[in-house]
Amino acid sequence: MASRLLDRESAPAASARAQRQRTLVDARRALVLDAARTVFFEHGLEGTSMREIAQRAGYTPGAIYSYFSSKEEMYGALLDESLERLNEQVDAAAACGGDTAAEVLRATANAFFEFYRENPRDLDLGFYLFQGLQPRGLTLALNDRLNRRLRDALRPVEAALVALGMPAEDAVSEITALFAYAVGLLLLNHTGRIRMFKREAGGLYALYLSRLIERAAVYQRR
Amino acid sequence: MASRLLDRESAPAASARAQRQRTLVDARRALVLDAARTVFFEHGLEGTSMREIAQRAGYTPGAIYSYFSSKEEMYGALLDESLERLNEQVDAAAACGGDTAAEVLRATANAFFEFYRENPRDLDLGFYLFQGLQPRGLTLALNDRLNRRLRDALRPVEAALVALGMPAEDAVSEITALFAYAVGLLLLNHTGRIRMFKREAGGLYALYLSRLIERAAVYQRR
Amino acid sequence: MASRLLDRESAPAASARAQRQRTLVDARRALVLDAARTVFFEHGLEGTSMREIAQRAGYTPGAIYSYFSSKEEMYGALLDESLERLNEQVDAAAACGGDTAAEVLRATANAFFEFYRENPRDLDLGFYLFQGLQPRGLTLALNDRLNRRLRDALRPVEAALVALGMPAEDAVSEITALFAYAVGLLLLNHTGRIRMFKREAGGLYALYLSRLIERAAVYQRR
Amino acid sequence: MASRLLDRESAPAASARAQRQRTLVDARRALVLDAARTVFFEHGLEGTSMREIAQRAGYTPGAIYSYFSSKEEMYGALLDESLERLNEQVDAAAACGGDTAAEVLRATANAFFEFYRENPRDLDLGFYLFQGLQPRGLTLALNDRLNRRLRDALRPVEAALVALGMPAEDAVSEITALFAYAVGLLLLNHTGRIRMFKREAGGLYALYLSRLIERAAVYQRR
DNA sequence: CATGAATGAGAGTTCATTCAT
DNA sequence: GATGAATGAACTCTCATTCAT
Repeated sequence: MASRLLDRESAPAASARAQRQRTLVDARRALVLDAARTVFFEHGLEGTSMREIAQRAGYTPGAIYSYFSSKEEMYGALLDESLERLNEQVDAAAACGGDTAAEVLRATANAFFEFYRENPRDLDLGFYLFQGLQPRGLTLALNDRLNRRLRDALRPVEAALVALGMPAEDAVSEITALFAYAVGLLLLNHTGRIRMFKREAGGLYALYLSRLIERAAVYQRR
Repeated sequence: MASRLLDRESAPAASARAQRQRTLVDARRALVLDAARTVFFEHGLEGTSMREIAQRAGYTPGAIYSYFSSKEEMYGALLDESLERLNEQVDAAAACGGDTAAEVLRATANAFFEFYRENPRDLDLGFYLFQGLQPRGLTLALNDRLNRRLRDALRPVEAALVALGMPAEDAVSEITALFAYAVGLLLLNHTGRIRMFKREAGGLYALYLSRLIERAAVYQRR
Repeated sequence: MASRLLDRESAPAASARAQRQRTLVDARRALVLDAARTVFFEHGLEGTSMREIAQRAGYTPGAIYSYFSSKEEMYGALLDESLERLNEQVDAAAACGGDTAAEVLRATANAFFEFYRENPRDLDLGFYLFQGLQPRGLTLALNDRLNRRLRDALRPVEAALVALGMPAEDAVSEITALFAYAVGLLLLNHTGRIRMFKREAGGLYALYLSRLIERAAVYQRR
Repeated sequence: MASRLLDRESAPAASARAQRQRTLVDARRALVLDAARTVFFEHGLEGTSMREIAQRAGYTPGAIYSYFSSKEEMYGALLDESLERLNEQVDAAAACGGDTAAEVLRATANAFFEFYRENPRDLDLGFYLFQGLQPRGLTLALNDRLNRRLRDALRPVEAALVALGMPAEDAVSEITALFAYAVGLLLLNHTGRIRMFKREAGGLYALYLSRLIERAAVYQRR
């Protein structure tokens, strides 16, 4: 018993310590990830080296590899986090987006669009990720995750369409089209190419949504 | 006499010679560009090195710099040429695309879409170019050229819309939207992300065009 | 009273405690060494990092340095232990190897050979050690220890030769030759090079031993 | 014809140029190889980096890769060259080694032994090469070449044994044994371990050869 | 004694670009 | 104009070792 009492690491203390350790590691990992995002937002994926990320995070190059075992994994974490934010934003819109299905549709579809309009680098992340990254077996899984979470982000819109009376198959077609249109507009907007038409991405998107809701309303009337 | 004929410095001969020289240079520049396109179409932007382009063109690395002062300038030329082909294809569709304005609309809009669907590397060229290429003063001009020629490629579609009775301002809005939608679909298609919806880019595009023509037809009826 | 018994500073208790400490340290040192051997036997000298050894031993990298002041010192300990096992095996063969000197000769010589044939990593340890390990003052002593213990392992063979009537000087020559031959065969065997001759290391070694015994027998007959 | 005469590169001239170029490249390759050998002889395989080789050769790191596409290939070239020298030495001994088969046997076997005794780093090359070299597909071929050329170097000895009347199968066994013995002695010699026996590698080898010749002579007498 | 984050030097390799010939 | 050897800076990643806690 005395020996018991002398145990340096009583079980709960040990777990508390482990907890604290994990929190610390997570915090530092997040710190590195922040640095990575900053550098990447400044220089683009190509121009971002592990060296620079390390430096920005206040580390030496080797230290980064305690947190991410490869450049690829770090991009994966960056992307995951981006997709998490996207889905949060869309889900929030779904939760308090309005009383009618049409309002919810507009709210969630806008949440999707606005997320990428306000954070254009997240768009880069999703679409340029696979440039210049020699896959080490991880890239495929990364791509799957990306697809899955993008699909998830569109699900509330899809549900709203169905709620409006649209058949499931048509709803899928419509969110595919909506996704494509959104991505296209966001790209035009991000690259500044939309300026040559003197039009505004937000306005065009709103118009598209109005027409979509109209199309959905047809089902309801029947 | 022979020596006279061979005289390098007689004025008219010199200019003829300069002419021939210019032609030769242009031809060789085109040859290098062909090689560049071939390599780039095989390996993508990332996987293409100046060394490989030179080799494919039958030159040594240094020789390339007689024709293009940097990798970026070469990409610029590549992009110019790509845009030229795009416009040719669209113009050809405009010339023999059909008798009615609606037919011409469909023909030209499809020409645009098909060009990029069949040559996805041209899509990379136009939309990925500004990742990882440090501007050295050239990029801005390049971007302007890109914008101008993309705009040009949409002009026949715009004209068809106007011919259908659509007001000029509305027509511009519609080609902006069409451009965005096309680019979005092409990107979904190229990255394979469209597969997660089990839809087909071509079908969705055709549907969009039909609705567009419908919208345009409204004006005509009035 | 409990506090008295727990008193850390009473003189006799301190020495008992020091004793216990020493034992503990030795035990843990052995534990680390076991891990090192395991890893090294799995991955070879090149593929073995301090990190991996630490992990396998259930320690963190830094902890290892409480027991071994450098990678080299650890290899030294590993080698010492390897040589201990070698000598044990040979001594065991000497103890119960047979009734006649010839039998003992064969038994001990075989014990030496078999030890390295069955544990080729020990061969690496003994013969590859001085590649890629920068001497830091330790290597010389290490080499001496290696020499001494190898010499020791051959002593029973030497004794058997003398017992067979061979003059001491000749016996030394013979064990030198035997050692060289054994090492050569083991190396050919280990590197697979012996396969190109379609011969077998064990058979050749046995033949050599037979001839050696024959040579030794000559003395006996006189 | 005039144009013919003006041809900058008449066929023979071109080939002469190509010839000179090749010679130059070969010379520089040899220069790099020399540097590699020097560094390697000083620091061992482990301690030899491409950087250091480059520096020693008066190049920047990247330049080396014009001559050897990887570290592995460079080691391959080093090894090839070593084996070439070995075979030259043995063949020379075979050519003018003596009148009787026994003399040729002794001459060629000695040539083999002396080559490695005089150039102990070539021994390292042949036996430590595969330490710390992550195979890129080349290593296997390298090992094959090594085996083949080692085998070649023993062929004259084998032939001499056969000439002495030894059956082919026995001759193969004997050169295998000889090879093993030579390698073992060379290793003992090179590592200085032979000193602990106070014996001399050359003397022991000579003795072994004498006994071998004796064994071969038995066949002749029959 | 043990931790484990961090260092710092170094590994092999790539590549756009330059420049003497 | 063409050569092609060479540069030089960059890349990702590894690892023995240290040291504040």
